[in-house]
Formats: sequence, C-alpha cells, structure tokens
Amino acid sequence: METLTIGELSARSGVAPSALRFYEREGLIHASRTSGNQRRYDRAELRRVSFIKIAQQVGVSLDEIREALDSLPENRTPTKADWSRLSARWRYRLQERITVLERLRDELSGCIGCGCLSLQRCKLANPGDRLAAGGTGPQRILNPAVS
Amino acid sequence: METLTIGELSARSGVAPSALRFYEREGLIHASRTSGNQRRYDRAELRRVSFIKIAQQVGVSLDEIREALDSLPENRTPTKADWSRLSARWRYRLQERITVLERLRDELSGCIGCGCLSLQRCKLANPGDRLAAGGTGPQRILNPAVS
DNA sequence: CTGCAACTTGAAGTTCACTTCAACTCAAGG
DNA sequence: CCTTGAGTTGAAGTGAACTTCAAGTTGCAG
Repeated sequence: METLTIGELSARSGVAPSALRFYEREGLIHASRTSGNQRRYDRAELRRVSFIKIAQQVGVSLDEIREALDSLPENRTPTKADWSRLSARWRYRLQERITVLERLRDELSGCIGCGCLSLQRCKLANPGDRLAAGGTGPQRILNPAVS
Repeated sequence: METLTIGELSARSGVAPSALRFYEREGLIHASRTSGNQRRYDRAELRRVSFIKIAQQVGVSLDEIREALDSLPENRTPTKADWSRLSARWRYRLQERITVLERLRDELSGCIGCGCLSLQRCKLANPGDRLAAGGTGPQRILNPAVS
C-alpha cells in the first residue's frame, strides 16, 4: 500500500473525510486521483494533516496554517529539516500563548477575588498583547466534553 | 453615577454594545431599565463582563460561562468569596490547558522533526485527554492580529 | 459478473459569537 | 423647545470550520 484512500487517511488521522475534502478545497492538503477519480493520498500527506491538527490545538486559524504549509517546498517531499524549521516557528507561538495563560492563571484568584476587576487597570482583562483585541467569530478552545 | 449606560459599560469593558445586548439575550448579564426603556447597569455587572472576557481567553464557550455565572447567588451582589470560588474552578481548567500546551511545546520539535508524526502513536496529535476529540465549529484561539 | 461498501460532486445546512441594519425613541445641553 | 448623539428593537447577515444531503460512480471480494 503505497497510497491511502480518503477513508484510510481519515482513520489514521482521526480527521473526518468531509474535513479532508474541505482541507483540499482550501489548499491545505493535496491528493492524486485514480482513473476512476477517487483520491489517493501520498503517505507524506499524513504529516501535513498531523501538522494541521497540532496547529489547530495551538489555536491557529486555517488561513495561517495554509500560509505556513505554503512555505514547504512544492517540488519535493518535505525533509525533516523542512518540518523542523516550521515547528520552530510554532514553538515560539506556542510559548507566547502559554505565557499569556500562565499569567492568567497566576493572577486569576487574586484579581477576581480582590475585586480589582474593574477592567481599566486589570492585567487579566487587558493583557499586554493583542489577544483581547477582539475579532469576529467563536474562539472556543476547550472541547465541551473536557469540562 | 450609580449605574452605567450601555455605552459606558462598553467603554469601560472594551466589549461592544451589540455584544452586551447579545450577552443579555443569552442570559449572561442583566440590566434594569429607565422609564424610557434604556438599559442601566449596576456596577457589579462590570465584574461579570470581565469574567466573561477572561473565560473566553481561556477558551470556554458562552454556554459554559453562563453555567458558571448561574452558580453565583441571584438574590444578592456576589461577594469576593463567590468570585474566588468561581475563579478556583477556572484556575483548574486553565492549568489543564497550560499542561496540554506545554507538552505540545516540549515535544513539537522532536516529534515533527524526527518524522514520527504518523498520528497513531504520536502524543501530539492524540493527547491523553479528549481535547482532540473533535466537535463542530471553529476552534481558533489566537487572534489573527497576534501573528 | 454481481453486489455493496466506499467513493464522487456541488449545494445547502449548522454552530458559535457576534455585527449590521432600518426605523424608531430617549436624554440632555444650549 | 429643539437638536443631536445615544439608545431601542427584531431580523438578517457574517465568517470560520466544517457536516449533511442527494444522486450518482468506483473498486474489490466472492
């Protein structure tokens, strides 16, 4: 088995076939076709899907993920070095995000408990970075099932 | 100034008036009315809005935030102790989330770089908890502006 | 060769968290 | 009193990330 069907890629990645087709339309992954027009995925695509899943957990939008994936070489299968370069970038973003959440954690009890939560001064509601800047759309991170 | 108009609450909280009306429809905040049917917010509502903003940064859905807020006493203005109790719950969730992201950070380079990213075994794509369990809808955490 | 699960498509639907709109009313300074 | 900025409503629109549907086609085991 050199290549994977959409069902196989779905099973191995945990991503629904409909989502994989959606990713393809969005230019995040690629597939070749059989004579009968069915998708066949190179094994290397598994790593792409994996990268997408991880980036989503970090909280990056598909638009940004596509940008990152576009920086991989198109003419050859990405090497370990290619992936390392990409992952280094995400590591930095991840660290930024962790720092924000840690600050949140460390100040949460005190800040809400003490009643300082009047928003103008509070570091929680107005963190130094632009995370709270707003922007349309849902921003749910945790799955409801996690609660 | 005992109470705040919607414009004032918006200015102080950084949440758009339309969002405040939306929160009210959703039962997350409350307002009294003037004789002319305009909203007047008790100063204590500011803390509710603040809590909503913080919880959203942690990645909690409005449904879950409402549940949490519903556990506050209805017959009196919440005390510091009430808020502390609530914040303790969030602190725990926050810590869970941080732990996941730290694991992600610590394993990202090695995992992607080494090519083990085949998803069946990889701790990254399939973390121990149910975070990756899927669920419909967007799961963006970071604002595009942050990039 | 047959049967059936797995695949194909485009279009439309869903959820979340809002925002925008139109048409209107209210509150307060001059 | 008049003007004007701020507020009111319900309905409809938005964007992200998918899912569902219907109607048809393909691929492989028996």
